[in-house]
Amino acid sequence: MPPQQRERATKASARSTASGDKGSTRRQELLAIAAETFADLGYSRTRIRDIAERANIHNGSLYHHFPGREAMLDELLTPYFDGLVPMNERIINADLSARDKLYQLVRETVLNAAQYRAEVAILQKDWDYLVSVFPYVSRGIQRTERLWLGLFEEGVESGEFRADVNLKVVYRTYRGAMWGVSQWYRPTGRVKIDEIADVQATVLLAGLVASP
Amino acid sequence: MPPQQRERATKASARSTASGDKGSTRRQELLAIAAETFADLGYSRTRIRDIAERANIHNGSLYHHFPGREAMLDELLTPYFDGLVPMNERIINADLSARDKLYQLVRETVLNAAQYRAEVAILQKDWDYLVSVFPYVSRGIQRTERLWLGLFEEGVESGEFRADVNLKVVYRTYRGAMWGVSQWYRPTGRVKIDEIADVQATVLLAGLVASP
DNA sequence: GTCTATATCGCGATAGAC
DNA sequence: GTCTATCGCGATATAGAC
Repeated sequence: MPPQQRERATKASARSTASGDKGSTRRQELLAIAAETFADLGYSRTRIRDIAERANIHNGSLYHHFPGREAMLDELLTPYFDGLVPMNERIINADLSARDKLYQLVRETVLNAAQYRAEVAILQKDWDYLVSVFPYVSRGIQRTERLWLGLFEEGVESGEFRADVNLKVVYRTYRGAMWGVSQWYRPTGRVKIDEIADVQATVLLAGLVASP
Repeated sequence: MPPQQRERATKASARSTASGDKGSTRRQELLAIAAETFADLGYSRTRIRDIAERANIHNGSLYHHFPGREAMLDELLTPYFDGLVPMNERIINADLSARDKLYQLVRETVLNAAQYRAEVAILQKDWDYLVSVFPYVSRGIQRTERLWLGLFEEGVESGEFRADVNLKVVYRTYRGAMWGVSQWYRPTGRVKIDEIADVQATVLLAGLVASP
């Protein structure tokens, strides 16, 4: 197969949202279709015509709703990243042991990755591109990493977590496991997301708790 | 940015390897450059001209060595998948406890993912496409999954591993963690791959061993 | 708000000189 | 074995009728 056109400097003309209710249902519908298509094919392989086809609309009509393909991607990722850091902070600032906080954190992150399945899948498939185009992506990811590492250190100091492993490597290990869920979890499948969240919380927590 | 051309049915003309030493150093050099480019940008976003540019060569010249872009991808993935199942079988058939085998298996898989960093990164970024085009991809992945699940069951029966978790979910959790290494590990970085392999083996093993 | 039609241009691939 | 030049396709995006 062949690849893409060259970065055509995205004209981003402002014709769209002419009738642009930001909250119009049709708009949200199209955005959801775009999300699934991006997640399935990867952003770079998704043509504006693929989205149009799935939406039973002609390709030109999409430009009535959105300035272009990249704007759809942006509008899709923004809400996910808006909620990411607050979600992590809420749990980490709770009045719980480091152990209990980590359990909750893994659980909630997995549930979150399932709720935003398309977004997290895109994030992994098109990482370098997203980082280079949307500054809030690397910012959100880095702040999340620092929050987790802070919790790890808290647990090491309290003696709850083992002190003989490189914590950054542990975090990246966790992250790979949790993000990976977006690649293989299917909402219609037999395995429920709640079970996945529990298994991952159990398994990953066991890897870090100090042996007695 | 914009996406790709339509699947142009890859003419795959047989002009290449006209002078085609399969083992020519120049050829291997170009293939290595292609690998890094695919891994960085993702296959679909990599234009044949990107590879040519990094190789300080003009785009048409690449067709002297390879029939086309997809052939480079194929030639790149084949050796990885040729070695994958044998590597897993060698460890699983060893005369060790399930516990020790799992430790070795995680270690070797991580080292392997580092050695074939580009291939594993491409595998994750372009999963659906690869599966649809190269039959050996899903075959290799599925056989690997079955081998791991067999080892898990062996350990459960011997009482070494816990019996209260969905083993397939555990495997997918492990796989995400291990494959993820290819996305963030940098051979030139401070953290050595041997440390990563040990940490992952330790952490992931702890998640499955039965509590006393 | 969706359609038809088209402008514009980057892409993979090819041809042939050197 | 690498160069220059080019073909042909299909991608995003636009214009304007309905």
